[in-house]
Order: sequence, then C-alpha cells, then structure tokens
Amino acid sequence: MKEPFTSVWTRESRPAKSPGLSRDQIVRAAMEILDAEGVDALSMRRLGAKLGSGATSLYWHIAHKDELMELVMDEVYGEVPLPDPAVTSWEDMVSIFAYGLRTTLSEHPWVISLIGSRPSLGPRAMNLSSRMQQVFERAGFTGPLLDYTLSTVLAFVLGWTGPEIAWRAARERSGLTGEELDAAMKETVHRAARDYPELVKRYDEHQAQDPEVIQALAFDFGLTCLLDGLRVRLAAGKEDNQRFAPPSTAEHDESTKNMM
Amino acid sequence: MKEPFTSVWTRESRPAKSPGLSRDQIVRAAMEILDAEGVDALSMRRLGAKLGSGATSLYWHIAHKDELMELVMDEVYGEVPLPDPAVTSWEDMVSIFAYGLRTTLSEHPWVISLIGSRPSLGPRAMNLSSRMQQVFERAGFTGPLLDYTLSTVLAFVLGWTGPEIAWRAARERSGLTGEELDAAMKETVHRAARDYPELVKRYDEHQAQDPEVIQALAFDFGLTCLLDGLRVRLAAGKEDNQRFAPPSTAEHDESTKNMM
DNA sequence: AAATCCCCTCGCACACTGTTCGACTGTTGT
DNA sequence: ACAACAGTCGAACAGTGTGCGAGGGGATTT
Repeated sequence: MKEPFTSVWTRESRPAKSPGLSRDQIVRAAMEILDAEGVDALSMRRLGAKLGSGATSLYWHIAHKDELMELVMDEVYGEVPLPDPAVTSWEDMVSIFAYGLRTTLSEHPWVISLIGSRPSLGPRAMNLSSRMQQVFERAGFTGPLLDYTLSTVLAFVLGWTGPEIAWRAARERSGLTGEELDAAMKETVHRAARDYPELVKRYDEHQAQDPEVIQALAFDFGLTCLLDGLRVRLAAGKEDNQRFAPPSTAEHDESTKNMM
Repeated sequence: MKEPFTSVWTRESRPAKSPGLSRDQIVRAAMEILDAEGVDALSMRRLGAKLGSGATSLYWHIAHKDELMELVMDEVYGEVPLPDPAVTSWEDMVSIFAYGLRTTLSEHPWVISLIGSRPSLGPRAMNLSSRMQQVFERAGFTGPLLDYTLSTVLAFVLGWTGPEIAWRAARERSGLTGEELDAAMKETVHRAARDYPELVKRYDEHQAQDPEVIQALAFDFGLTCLLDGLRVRLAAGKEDNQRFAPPSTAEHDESTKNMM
C-alpha cells in the first residue's frame, strides 16, 4: 500500500554534521538501555531523557521506533566476531561463527524478539553474509548452496538461542540461585511434564545439572551434527546443485502461467 | 524476587463452569485476532469487545496479558501435526514434523516474536516433546541425545521460520504483487548489498524467482543436511554418549569448587 | 544590515495501552 | 433470611508512540 519496502536502509541517513543529537548517539544510547533493562524499558521519552533532550527530538533523526530497532539490530550483527578466512578448516570457521553469534545474541537478548519482524538488510548483516559465504565458497560449496548453507547455520543458531534466552530470563526473573533455583526448576518441570513419566525420568537423570552447562553441551551436539551434515552435502556436491537448484526462469514462467 | 517460576502452568485454572466467559473462549478469540491482524492488534479492550464483555472482566480468568500469550502459544504447539510413530523411517517422521512445524508457525506468524520471552512448558508443547523423543528413541538415540536431537531439529525450524516470516511480512507490507514486487525486492537487495558485488551477482543468478519457492528449496536443503548429520551422529552412537554426556554430579561439584 | 531560509529542538495533544480498585450484580449455601 | 462468593465492569492511573506547529539559531542570500 505504502512505499515499497521502506526501511532505514532504503532511506538516506540525515547528514549528521550537527553538534547535537546524531543517529549514532541515539543508537548507542538505545543499545545501552536495551542491554541494561530489556526491550520493555526502551521508550522514546526514556531515550530522550538519557540523551538530555526531548522525546520528540529523536523523530528528526529517525522515522519510527521500528527504524530505530532495525538500526540497533544491525549494530548487534556488527558485534559478531568474524573468523579470519583462510586460516583453518572451514569447519572451524563455522564453529567460531556459530559460537560467536550465540554469545553475541546472549549479550543482547532482546534481539531475538525482533527477528520475525523485519528482514536484516543492514550493512553489518550484509558484511557478515558476505564473509561467511566466502568461507563456504572456499570450502567448495557452489551456486545457490552458498546461500543455503549460511541460512541453515544461521537458522540453527537463531533458533537455538531463542529458547535458551527464554529459560535464562525465567531463571533470572525467579531471583533464585544455587540449590533453591535447582529445586524450583525441578518442581516446575515435574509439574509441566506431570503426564509424561519418561520426560520426568530423563530430566532427573540428565538435566539435574547447571542448566548453562547442559545447554552448552546440547548446542555443541547440534553444531557437530550440522557440520557432519554439511560435510555430507559437500561430498554429495554436484547432485545437490541439481536437486536444490531453483527452476529456470522459463520453467518458472510456464508454471505460473499454468497456475492462473 | 517474586514467586519462583510463576507461569500459567504452575497455577491452577479457574473452574470455568460458568456460562459466561471461559479461559478457552478467551484464548480462542485471542488467536483469531492474532491470526487476522497480528500481534499489535491484540489489546485487552479489543479482546473484551470481541467477546462482548468489558476489558477488565478478562482479568478474572487470566492474570496478565503475558499469561494469555503463554496460553495461545501452547495452543499453536497443539496444532503441529504429529507423525504417527512406527509408520515409516525416523527420517520421514522428522521431515514431517519439521515441515508441519514450519507451516504451523507460518499460519501464526506472531508466535515467533514470543519465542524468546518464556520457555514453552504448556501441555501441548510437552506432548509434542514426548512424541518426538519417542521417535528418536526408536531410531536408536539414547540418553541425553534424545533431548539434544529434538532441540536441534526444533532450533533449526524455529530459526528458519523467523527470517522467513520477516520477509513475508515485508512483502505484504509493501502491498505489491507480481513483477512490481519482484522489481521492488530486487531494488532493495541491490541497494542493501551495494558494497558486495558477489552478493548481488549471486542474488541475480539464483534469487530472482518466486521467493516462496526459493525459501522452500533452501529449507529442504537445510533439513536434508540436518538429517544427514543426525544419521552420522546415530552411527557414531556410543562415543557420543560419552562426548556429550553431562559431567556426573560429583565431578560437577569438584569443578565448581575449583572455580570459586 | 536585513531578511530569508533551513536545520533542529521541543511542548502539547491525541488516541491508545495494561492493569488496579472498588462497586455492583446474581447465584448458591445455610 | 442472611451471608458468602463468583463474576462483571466503569473509572482511573501511569505510561506508550507519534503528528503538529511553534520556535531558536546559524548560515546564506539580497
């Protein structure tokens, strides 16, 4: 209805030559509030106050709050440590990337809640894509698989971090520590899995440890698994490029014609 | 600080014998609003109006809006089609589950934004866990791996669906269709990837198709990849149970002692 | 020197949010 | 008959994002 695909990145930034507020300052301040007090604590008035200016002044530098969110999100992508290409095996680089992304997201838990809202098209996200695709290219992946592999790794890490953050938030909300926390968690899980004795049994056997440790182990398993899979796909190579190739434009036109 | 691990599931539900409002009705109505108009459209007043009652009446049946969200989320998990165990290969069952979860989430896009907020402990989520763990158990996975495998698959699908939904939302927001949409997307991506000619080149070669088709292909690749990986892990078997096993409680105590 | 312009800030106002509180029904139990 | 309770609701509070128009101040033009 409105302008097509509007987002911060399609618009030009304000000159920002001024001595007062600047887009960077705003984004930085927003990040600080978000990191310190979570996504609910960030309001325009609060942000303005932190910057020593009125709330509505921000709207000169930023169109909506949503745009601000896009900006801070990209900032986070900029913090993900990128493996120096051509240093070790591609598997190691993927591992470094995956772990790095996980800890970066953990440091900015609010990002997860924004992932379904807008596609990440900011410069840092693009840089990240480019670098990781290089890694996969050197590893021997070709064609559309370069996209697919990266998307797959990304999906795994994003999807992993979500529930992980949810659990940590719940733990922190409870305000408990040590044995009290363990007991409360056990209580909760037992009650939730009341009707599933196997789940309870497995929980008691394996999960009765520091949850961070458990989750680290599980993440490592998932990542190992994924790397195994990628290795297999790499070996499958040529066939993949046929099997997963998008239909040619001609075919595509044909099929859409038939559909209408 | 407050009561430990409070959530809808730790509390008892209201008797709900009344002829008027009931928890189920509320949840159903909330779902309808969410599906039809998205997460921002759901307000207590709106929901009350839809049910023909005052906004504050809802608070008799539900503690906070957050709790309501937990309830609707679990409802969604209940819609995920579960593969009938012992019918085909475990790979097929995982595929069915993954595809089913993906389409279910696509039908309720607002769920994705809630994933980082609270752990999913509702009855349908538990049922889903139980059933899928059975699948993995029959496949030959053992011990903690039963948790890890499920978590890995879940992470992949969740993390995949997030960006996918973000793109679709952006497309729908644009209000364009057909060639106009294609052109607008191309424009946007070109501008975003301005500094990365390889990305642009790859996009022009592979992505200039119906985005839904591309994403389906990519999802299929990721899933194939994951299944390959799981198969490898299954074969690795015994070692995995050592490698990924949580430290015994004794060891755990030791290590924490040394850390402090 | 005066007038015009534009960048930038900001107070007010609007419609809306989640939630608390106390008052109000109608039903049930004794 | 009275009391206890389940359930509903209106008013009110503090807070939200943001449009609008009024201004200030520095640079540029006349």
